Amino acid sequence: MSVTARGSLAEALSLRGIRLTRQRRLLLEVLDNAPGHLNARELLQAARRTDPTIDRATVYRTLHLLKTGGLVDELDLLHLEGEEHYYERRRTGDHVHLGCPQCGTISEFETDLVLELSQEVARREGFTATGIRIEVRGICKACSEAQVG
Amino acid sequence: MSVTARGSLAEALSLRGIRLTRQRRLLLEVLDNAPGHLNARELLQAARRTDPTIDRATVYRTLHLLKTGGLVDELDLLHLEGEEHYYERRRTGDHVHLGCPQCGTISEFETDLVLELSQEVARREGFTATGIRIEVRGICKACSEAQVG
DNA sequence: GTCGTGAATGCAACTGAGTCGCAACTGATG
DNA sequence: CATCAGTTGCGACTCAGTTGCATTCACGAC
Ligand SMILES: [Mn+2]
Ligand SMILES: [Mn+2]
Ligand SMILES: [Zn+2]
Ligand SMILES: [Zn+2]
Repeated sequence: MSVTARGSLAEALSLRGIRLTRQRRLLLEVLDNAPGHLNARELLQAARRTDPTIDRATVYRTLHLLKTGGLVDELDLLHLEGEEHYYERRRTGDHVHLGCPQCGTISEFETDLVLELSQEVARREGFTATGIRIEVRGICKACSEAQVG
Repeated sequence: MSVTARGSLAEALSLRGIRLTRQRRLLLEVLDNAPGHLNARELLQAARRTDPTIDRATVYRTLHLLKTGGLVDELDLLHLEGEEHYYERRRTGDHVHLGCPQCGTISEFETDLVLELSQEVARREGFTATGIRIEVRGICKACSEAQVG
């Protein structure tokens, strides 16, 4: 489980003089092994199952660090429910999030259009993208079939 | 100033049995005439210059209404600063927001790729998009030119 | 190993965005 | 006008996220 990720993490952080603490390792491990997208509260709860002393403030401080360092992406999944943000490990391939307000499901979608967009932004605007967030709201397949069916 | 918008607003709302109150008209007018993107606090402040009695709760309730009704889009502009959300009147052409953390500037970018994306999502996933939010973080032209100089 | 030091953590108090229940008010309809 | 459901202002509340500070700890130097 995520040994490589842990390796790259140590690299990525220690190079910048950022310490790899027990808590940071734990939080990234939780994010790696999480089935879906976690918000800060859920991340804290999950981490506390391993280390009951870890604090809310540490979670927020670590998330900030990981966001800035490009290791984690922050999403709001269109705030389909609540105002919290959600977090996921940054992967190699960018992806789009599809949210269906009707059933509350979030699904993921990969497409070359994400890359195309960052290229077009660079070409036409001179803007060098470092991160892209695409979130689509709409009616998912299951919901639209259930409605007409 | 936004007479047509007001007309279409009355249509759009009264059809659904939603009353066009003094406060709602005012809030939409402020959004229409705002130079950039406003968060809820700024929207309240601006509205109070015309109607000092308007309340925070009304702003939030109205924003919720307008979001649900598709008249206003909620953005978080990658939370470059703060956790608030920002609001803008929905226009005909979808557009992308480009945010530069270095100088804090938000710019807008129009491209057919937005439409292409919603089509691809429909074709490959059976997902009917009702709204798309694309936010790109990166280094703007001015900042990258200033850096290399 | 152990030591020293600056960085990170836990804690508790705080901030402020957003929500809610309720009494007073008002826009639409006839 | 008169009616009345929908809407507003208000004040109290919730709770995500932040901050200051004393304590602890990661990690490089020895
Ligand atoms: Mn995802
Ligand atoms: Mn957000
Ligand atoms: Zn659905
Ligand atoms: Zn810039």
